[in-house]
Amino acid sequence: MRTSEYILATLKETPSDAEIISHQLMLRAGMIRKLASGLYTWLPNGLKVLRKVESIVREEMNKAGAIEMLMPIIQPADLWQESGRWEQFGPELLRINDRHNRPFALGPTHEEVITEFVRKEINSYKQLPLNLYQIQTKVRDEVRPRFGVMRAREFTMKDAYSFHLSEECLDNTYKKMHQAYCNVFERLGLDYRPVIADTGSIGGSVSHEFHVLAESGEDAIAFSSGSDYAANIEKAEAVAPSIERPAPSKELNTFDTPDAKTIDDLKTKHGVKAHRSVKTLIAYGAPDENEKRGLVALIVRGDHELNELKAEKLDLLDSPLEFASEDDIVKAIGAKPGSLGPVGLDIPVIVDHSASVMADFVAGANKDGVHYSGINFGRDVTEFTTADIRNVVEGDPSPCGNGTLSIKRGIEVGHIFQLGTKYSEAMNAGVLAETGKNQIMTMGCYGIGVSRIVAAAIEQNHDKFGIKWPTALAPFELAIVPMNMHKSHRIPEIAERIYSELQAAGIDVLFDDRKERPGVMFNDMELVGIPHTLVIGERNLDNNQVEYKNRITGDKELIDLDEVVALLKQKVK
RNA sequence: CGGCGAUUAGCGCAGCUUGGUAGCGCACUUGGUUUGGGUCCAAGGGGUCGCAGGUUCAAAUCCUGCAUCGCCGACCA
Repeated sequence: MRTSEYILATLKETPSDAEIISHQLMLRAGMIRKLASGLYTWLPNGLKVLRKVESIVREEMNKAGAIEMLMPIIQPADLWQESGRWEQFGPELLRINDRHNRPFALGPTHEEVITEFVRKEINSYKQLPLNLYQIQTKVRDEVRPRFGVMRAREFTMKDAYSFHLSEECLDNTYKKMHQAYCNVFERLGLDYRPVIADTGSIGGSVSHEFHVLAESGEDAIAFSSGSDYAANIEKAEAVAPSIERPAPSKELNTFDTPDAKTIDDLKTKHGVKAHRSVKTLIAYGAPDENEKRGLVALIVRGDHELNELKAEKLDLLDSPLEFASEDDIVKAIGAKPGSLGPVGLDIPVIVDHSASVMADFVAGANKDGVHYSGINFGRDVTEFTTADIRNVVEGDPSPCGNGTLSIKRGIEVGHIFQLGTKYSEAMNAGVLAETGKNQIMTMGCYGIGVSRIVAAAIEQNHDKFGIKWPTALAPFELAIVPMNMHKSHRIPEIAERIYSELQAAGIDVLFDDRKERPGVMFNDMELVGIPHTLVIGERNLDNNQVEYKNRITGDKELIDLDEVVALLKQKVK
């Protein structure tokens, strides 16, 4: 490709609405342009990279025994009603009506459509197991699109669905797909980790996420120092302390705290250490038979954070978790948030394991502007249950039993689930088993965020000049940069010759034939992130040489003209 | 969904306080100059100042509403 016939579309300045580095560089390197919030046009530079990710994913899926197909983006609402997700999915499901006013959804994922297809098409256990996938545009009306294509409203996803007769068979395919995912991220040259994950709105039992490690990641992941254990923080178990609760040594006393509404206020204004106090959070309980919701108190140590996911899974609490309004709190307890505590509450109290072993601690007195000190469980608070309801923190013991946890940030680029029969049951997808009886199929599903990988790869591979593509992803393999070609006879001649020879050798070359100054060309090629560059200039041609530069290592070397093609074929490989 | 902020040329921004015929840099066009790391000079093209209403002799500027975009929060105890 010649730049004069291409649309390089590089920008000198960073558009002001781009926050993270990958978003900035994707705009500057001419990969994407924003159409509206969370909606992006892919320009040639971006699309070439996207296609490379796709083809690696496709190859590994095929190798793992999955079969490619393609399903519609527009899906009839009745399928979603059948699975129960028309209501459950919420406003993220973008809904439209057709001209006959019939309701449809724009597919955020395809469990319903694939299950509908398989239940009609597959009749016998002899046709199982089956693993089907597609690479396709997904639509999710995100609450808050951000970070460019990282969290977009329209994005490219590879989604696979497997169908089985037994759990063992599902587990077998699940393991194969787990390995295929590892292969994909290895080949992409990314620093990634598989982690234990929650199943979220997709449902199912066993689940792993694949995270690319990066500071800008939206998820926190807990790693064990003593084993392979890694889990999304929302799923990482906080191990209950093995120590006994110390006996009370202080009397229960009140003190005035009109100025203290937060744990931080208690610390700075009253000298109470965070880990010597508790937070009391009030949420709505599960609805009773009359659909009425009471309140439930959740107690965690002052320096800990509530894990909403763990909390909402408790039977006492409503799901999804919803914090009580200030009005409801005042009505039921008689004090405002900021002065709440576990003493004398007549609503159910759930205490986190770590908080439950505290003695002589501080909390609100359920009277505005007053706190208690010297609170002790058993003596001052008698009715309560304990549970794991907090986020793990750095240094907690690992649930695997070995080592301690450390916490890093990650970008979720893949997620695999053992769904079981959630969809096949709801949609009555069965086959005739060997027994001659109908049997509901067991399902797995497997997603990779193809467009998100592009951004995640940039987060991990850049410097102050621009993107440093791993060879597997670069939009071009090699750039030819001639110095002041228009001033010379032999430079265009040699550049053209090398260009066509490299193309004939199967190398994807960008030939910068613009009438630009050298600095402009160098900067553009580095910004776009082309891994190999050939600089052709009068200076070295006098010795029948051209200069080779490597974007990743920064190495430069002079190459004899008659060795150029052979040497570059080697380097690009 | 809540809070904050922004919206002026393709991009980055100034002008708004104190109302008076819209500017800078980059990019673009033309000519010249320069040429191994974003040359320099000159001339030019490009804007219903997000939209709607109001105040005023006069609105980018003041007021009201709306829209779009972004950030933060959704852990508040």
